Amino acid sequence: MAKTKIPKSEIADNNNTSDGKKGSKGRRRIEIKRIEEKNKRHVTFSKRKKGIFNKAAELSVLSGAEIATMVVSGNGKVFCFGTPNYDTVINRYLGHHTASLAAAGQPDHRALLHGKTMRSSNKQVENYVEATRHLDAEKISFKGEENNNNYNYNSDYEGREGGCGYGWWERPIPIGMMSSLEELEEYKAALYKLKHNVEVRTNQMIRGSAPSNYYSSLLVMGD
Amino acid sequence: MAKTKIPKSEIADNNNTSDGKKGSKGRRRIEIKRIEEKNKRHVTFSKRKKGIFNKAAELSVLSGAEIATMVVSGNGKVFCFGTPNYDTVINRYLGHHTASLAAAGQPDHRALLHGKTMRSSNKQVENYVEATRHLDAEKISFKGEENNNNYNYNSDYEGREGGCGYGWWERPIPIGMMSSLEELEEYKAALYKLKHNVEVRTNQMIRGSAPSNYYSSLLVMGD
DNA sequence: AACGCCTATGTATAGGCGAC
DNA sequence: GTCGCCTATACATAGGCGTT
Repeated sequence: MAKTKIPKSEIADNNNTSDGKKGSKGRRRIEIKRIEEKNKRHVTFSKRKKGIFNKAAELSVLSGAEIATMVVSGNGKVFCFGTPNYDTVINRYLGHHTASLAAAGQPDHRALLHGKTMRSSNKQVENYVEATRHLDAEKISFKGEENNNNYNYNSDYEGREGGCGYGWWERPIPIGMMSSLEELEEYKAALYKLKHNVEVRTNQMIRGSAPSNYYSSLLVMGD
Repeated sequence: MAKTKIPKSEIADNNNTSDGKKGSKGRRRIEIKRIEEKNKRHVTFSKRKKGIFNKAAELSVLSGAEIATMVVSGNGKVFCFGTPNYDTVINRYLGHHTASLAAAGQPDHRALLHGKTMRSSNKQVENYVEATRHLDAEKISFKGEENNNNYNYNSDYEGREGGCGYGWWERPIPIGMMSSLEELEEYKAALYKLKHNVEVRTNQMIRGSAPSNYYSSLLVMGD
């Protein structure tokens, strides 16, 4: 009775329960199968990807765990997210392999991991919109920044909405890896989230306070 | 009004609202900051990790995307999950790097990726407890299998609870990578989830039907 | 300590719409 | 066609408890 699956929409009937309600308002149950409608599939992809990244960020902060997530869209776009950064976690994985497998074959791609890892820059956390969750009643939006299609993970970035500046404190994936702006936006959103979480952690509960400059000591690069 | 954060518990007050209610029943809001209580932290870690893996599996099925997730607990345990399998996705990541970075340094760990990838076996989906979500009102449990501490991803496995047999159709991570049973259980749970999703996809809506043998054509190994 | 299970409830998100 | 935003609701999970 608790997990009451099969909520109120039995998945099949759309909105002809003849109850005259709004019909298709509010979340509806969906089957976990490939969404054939391309448009809907993309929307779902974006939404859920963001959700997963957020979850990952939360898990990291809550349990102090490291996490790396990579998503390759059906279109081939690559999205990565990780804490303290993607490469660090991946390397740990490889390290384990080293211990157990020692060596295999395929000389290709060998040190690419490291090459990339070394490339990450250890940016510090700067001032940030203190919201996203606790104060999102204010509907903070990152719209402003996302229109800038000349991202560079190495340079700080000043937001122009919400009255706060933003800045990257790490640079997980080289720009070359990103296929389009979409992924940058998503990735960025996830980082914002994580950044926020880090701040909250560092500054217990400053809800409602004006956003000031916080420096993260949690997310030190594996570099 | 929609995203109404700050639900009803303002995060700080535990359960002394003096309303004489149950007090600490039901989900409570938590701050996204490191959970200091070790026990609670671990519980949260497990729950959320499972949640993320499930989300990842769903995203994969819904959008046809590939996803790889790796979590390293504070204790150093490594948990991996991915579709069609962890390595395949990781390799794609490396492939991109190859294109942009070409080569770097560090001759170590080089082909471990590939060595592992090639090792994956393309197991087919076997009969499976048709539940986990649609029918979990029945409280299907995988307890039986998880007690077997002699896992081998290359061999099929017969469940002894729920009256259905289980089998791995892929072998993402060598046993050596797993630090303990816990992660195997988690990993397994996630695969079950994914497996289920695949089945649902293959067989539109067989909710309530008796679990039969389904073969997944969706998750072909990148091998 | 780790896992399953429960309940109440916070949160993610499907469907729909409008703007870019 | 992409993205943001909205609402209603499905789903995930915090806190508790009992087992193993």
